[in-house]
Amino acid sequence: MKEQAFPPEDPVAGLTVFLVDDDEAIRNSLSRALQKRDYRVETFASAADFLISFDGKTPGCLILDYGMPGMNGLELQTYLTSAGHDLPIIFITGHGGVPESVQAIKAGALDFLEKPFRQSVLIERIETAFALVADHQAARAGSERLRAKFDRLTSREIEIVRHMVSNPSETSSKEVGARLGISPRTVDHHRARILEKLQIRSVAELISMAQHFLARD
Amino acid sequence: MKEQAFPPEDPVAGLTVFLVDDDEAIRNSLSRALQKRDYRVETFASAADFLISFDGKTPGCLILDYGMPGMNGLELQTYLTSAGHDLPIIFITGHGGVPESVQAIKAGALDFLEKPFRQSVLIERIETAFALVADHQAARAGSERLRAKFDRLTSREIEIVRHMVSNPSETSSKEVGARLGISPRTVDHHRARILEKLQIRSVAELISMAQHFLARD
DNA sequence: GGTTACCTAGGCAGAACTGCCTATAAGTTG
DNA sequence: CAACTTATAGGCAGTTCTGCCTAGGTAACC
Repeated sequence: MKEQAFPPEDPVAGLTVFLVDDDEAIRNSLSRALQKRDYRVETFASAADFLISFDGKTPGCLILDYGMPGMNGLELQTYLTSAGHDLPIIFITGHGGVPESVQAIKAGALDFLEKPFRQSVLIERIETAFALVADHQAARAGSERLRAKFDRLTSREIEIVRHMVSNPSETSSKEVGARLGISPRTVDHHRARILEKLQIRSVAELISMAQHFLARD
Repeated sequence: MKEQAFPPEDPVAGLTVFLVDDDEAIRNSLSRALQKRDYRVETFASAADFLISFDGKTPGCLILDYGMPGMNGLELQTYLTSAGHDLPIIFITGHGGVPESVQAIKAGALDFLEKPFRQSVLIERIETAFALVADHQAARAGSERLRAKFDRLTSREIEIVRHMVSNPSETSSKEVGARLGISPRTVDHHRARILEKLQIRSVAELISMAQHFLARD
């Protein structure tokens, strides 16, 4: 393992390190150190400042001071989580203790570092976070493509898909037709349209691709 | 089962609290307090003692001292995890710090309590752990039933199931037969046996129930 | 040596699926 | 109003599935 300043795969890759800390000295020294390693860094003096600027879409990770006046790190984490963002969070803290760290990690934080910490450790965690983000993006891209196809289906077609996915033992036209009160022939017609729109060739394939995000209800 | 001073929802329900701590005073006071609340408690003075007695099947949770001579709490946790046990672990510690707690929680510990702690907090965590175990048992029971059915399939039948699950676009007898180098008619025969053994009626149902634990390879 | 299990494979008939066509009615949109 | 979409439904031919039957070869087990 050769640890270098410039890993072969560009570590930045469009990802941003958001740094939120009320201590200006820390902001300055950390952001300088990170920028020297070619990380794109944005700094904020408070959780509120961050929330004002953050668009929820920019991929990256959040280095977050736990103890800050106003909205503290935990509150920001809770808010971001409930808002559905998946920005990985690395806490840094001057006075946080065991209970705080436990709560933060349980809530999904990637790590909880006590100041002072070695920059190498922070860098390592940032890389972990970025790898995580890359995974999420890949997974999301896949499900977005799928979602786009499903969005082409009409409500009746979706109804039929739902029925087949949640009742895979009753997928024949006769059974589905009976359940929906329509002719089996009409179900044939809908099924053909569904397979055509989703670009698949069999009901088996439909079950396979649909049950992931139609599992609910 | 004798009638005792059980709370409305029996908190014990056959689950055991395993208590591992090298401090005898703690073992005694904690086990007494838990037994007074009708918990079934087993105490151990070391990780080694626990491992000798633990059969890996008794459901319950583990209250584990982090800093012990010999094998410490983290090592025991790592061992149990790698051995495939899902015993929830609640760490208690006299001297552990933030890094230790972070590592423990990341590794899946339910909580990390600093001594001294209030018994009410511990009780609460134990209840959380027991609820978790109950969930796991329910989930396991379901997948065990499924596994039992799949175990009745012959190797050739499993091969066909795997092919259909991982290639849901090629589930017709003709395609599967071509892929396996056998007659479509033979695939028909296997398919019928498969559906019969799994007590299902369609390939769609097969895909639906098989892709959960045949997803790999 | 007989029994059992498994893999192989075919015949045949009825059911279901598939792809092509048409067609009506309702609702939306330009 | 015309055009379009959606849901409905049928005809027809070819393919596939399904359930019933038979049957040969191989391997394991008693």
